[in-house]
Amino acid sequence: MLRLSTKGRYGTRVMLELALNYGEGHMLLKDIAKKQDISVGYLEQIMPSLKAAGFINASRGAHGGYTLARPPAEITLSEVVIALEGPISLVECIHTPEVCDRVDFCVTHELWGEVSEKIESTLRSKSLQGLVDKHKNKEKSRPLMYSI
Amino acid sequence: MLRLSTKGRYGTRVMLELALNYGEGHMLLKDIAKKQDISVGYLEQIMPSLKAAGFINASRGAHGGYTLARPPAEITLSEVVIALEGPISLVECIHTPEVCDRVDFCVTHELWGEVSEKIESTLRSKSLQGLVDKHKNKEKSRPLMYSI
DNA sequence: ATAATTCTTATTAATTCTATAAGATTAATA
DNA sequence: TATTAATCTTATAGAATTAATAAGAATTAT
Repeated sequence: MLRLSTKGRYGTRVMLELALNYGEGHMLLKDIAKKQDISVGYLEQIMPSLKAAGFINASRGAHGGYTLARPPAEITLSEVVIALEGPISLVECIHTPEVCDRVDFCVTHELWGEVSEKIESTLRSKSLQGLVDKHKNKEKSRPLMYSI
Repeated sequence: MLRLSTKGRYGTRVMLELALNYGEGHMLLKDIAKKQDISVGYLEQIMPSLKAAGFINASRGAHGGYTLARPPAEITLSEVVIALEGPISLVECIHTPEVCDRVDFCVTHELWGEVSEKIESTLRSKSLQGLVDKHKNKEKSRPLMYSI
């Protein structure tokens, strides 16, 4: 059905939350989970992918937590999605051509490859900072929501 | 994992096969299945979607079979994918915003919406005839394969 | 030591995907 | 009209994936 999994969705939201907090110290997973309304336990399973990709620093123990390892402007959303979901390919045969005999003469193989590349380039043109900016703009434009 | 399902993949290949045969009468599902190396039984489950979308004409009974209902140049690949896989949306909240409370202020919602639209516009810019042309070019450039 | 936190692993329930199978329906033709 | 060839419909089931919970291990500040 061409859907992003929760890993990709939740993980991106974690990255956004950390980016919003960039430069302001550690953030607890508990707080990230609360802000984004996701269970802590489930996020615990997602964090290793973000850490392995070098996006976040974790410190364990009391007063621990997570910080973004790089400035949000230097993290593209294609990197984030790939770290969470693996290589962007609408069909397996793009990154693993040996799964299908037809690859050499199959024009749909090419087609899905082109679309996959388009998805990746679209995400590559957007940075985490872009998300942060949009988020802050949104907040600005609905300041009364909180005071009702 | 952001993968197209077999329904989308196989269905597109069925459309390609019918497009290659366009103007030359009926094609049996059995033959489509053989050419594309897909089980007939499974294709039988996919054909109704193509028929419901008005892409194909089916005639039942002896001497029956399928034909393309419109010229391949007039069928875009976004139409085909949507007929097979449903609306192109990387996340459910795009076409069904009520599944998530956060839609109004969630910037990842916007992000996935933009990427989904990019996928759709990429597919909209390609026609079934384009696939046919590429297929024929490929065949031309490897004529010796068959004579070995 | 204790408390607070991340890290690791196992388990499970639900869902979706893929495929097979069996028979119903339709239409051409001998 | 009987037969054959084809699409159409529905049920079933196995496999894979997804999503989530849970429990405890490891680490670190105080």
